[in-house]
Amino acid sequence: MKYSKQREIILQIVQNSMDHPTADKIYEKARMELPNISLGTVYRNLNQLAEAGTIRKISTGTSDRFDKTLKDHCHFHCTKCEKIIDLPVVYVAQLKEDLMRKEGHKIEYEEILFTGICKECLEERKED
Amino acid sequence: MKYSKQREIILQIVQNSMDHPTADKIYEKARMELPNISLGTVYRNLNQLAEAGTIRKISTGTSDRFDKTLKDHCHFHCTKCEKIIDLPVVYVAQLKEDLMRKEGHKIEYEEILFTGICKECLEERKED
DNA sequence: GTAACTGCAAATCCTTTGCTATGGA
DNA sequence: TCCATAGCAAAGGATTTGCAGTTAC
Repeated sequence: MKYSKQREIILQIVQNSMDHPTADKIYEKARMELPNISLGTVYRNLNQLAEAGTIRKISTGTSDRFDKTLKDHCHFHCTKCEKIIDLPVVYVAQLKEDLMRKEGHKIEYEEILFTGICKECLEERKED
Repeated sequence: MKYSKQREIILQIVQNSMDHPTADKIYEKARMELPNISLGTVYRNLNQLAEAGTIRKISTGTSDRFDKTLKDHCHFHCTKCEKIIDLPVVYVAQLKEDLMRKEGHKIEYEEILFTGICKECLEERKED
């Protein structure tokens, strides 16, 4: 892969994001550094980086999100505040183990997404 | 919800499918019974049925799939033969339990998708 | 020099929506 | 009758692609 300033910035944005941004959010941020960057370039680079395994695509059903971490594949999506929380990897280890040992499949990729109301929103709701 | 022949057939198709079809595949099948049915109607009904909890939408990242079972939320997607296998619910129970008890979130929906090579494809590969 | 890259815009794909007509309760 | 639903077609949104110019190596 040949170097490009655009790809470097896109990668930086994903790596510095805590909030699993959409392609569009990444585009917005990238334009602050490179005002002429195009949305097509953002998509092309996100796909390249995801294919290379440097970043990761998460499908929530409503939109695609991008994630820096390759190790945290367990997410919780709060439908109230719309945030996506990384969940401890340790919780998923046993599940994965069972699927490989007991079912005999080879797992190359896991996408675990729980949806509901996060702890913080639940606490706010109590105050209502 | 008012009865309609279209919805009945769409529901039947999803319930009789073992392969978690896309909206388009469901449309194709529905046209065999009702040649004039429109794709819009298929989408509308699939969304209604999913919202009502009768069927379920699964996002694989490449496309949305529909699923009849409300209890089996754990899927394995084989990238070789492209099939989606339901996985035993029991495996996910502990994971869910941990997330609710230890993290304090309220889980309303879970989407668990493992991707890789299924047992059958692994066995075929050995014979190559 | 050349292959990979960019920006731009058009194309594509999937899904939703607006409209008028129809059909179930 | 009346409201939900249908079919059709157009709109919508997200993503991809074609092209001509540019840049890294």
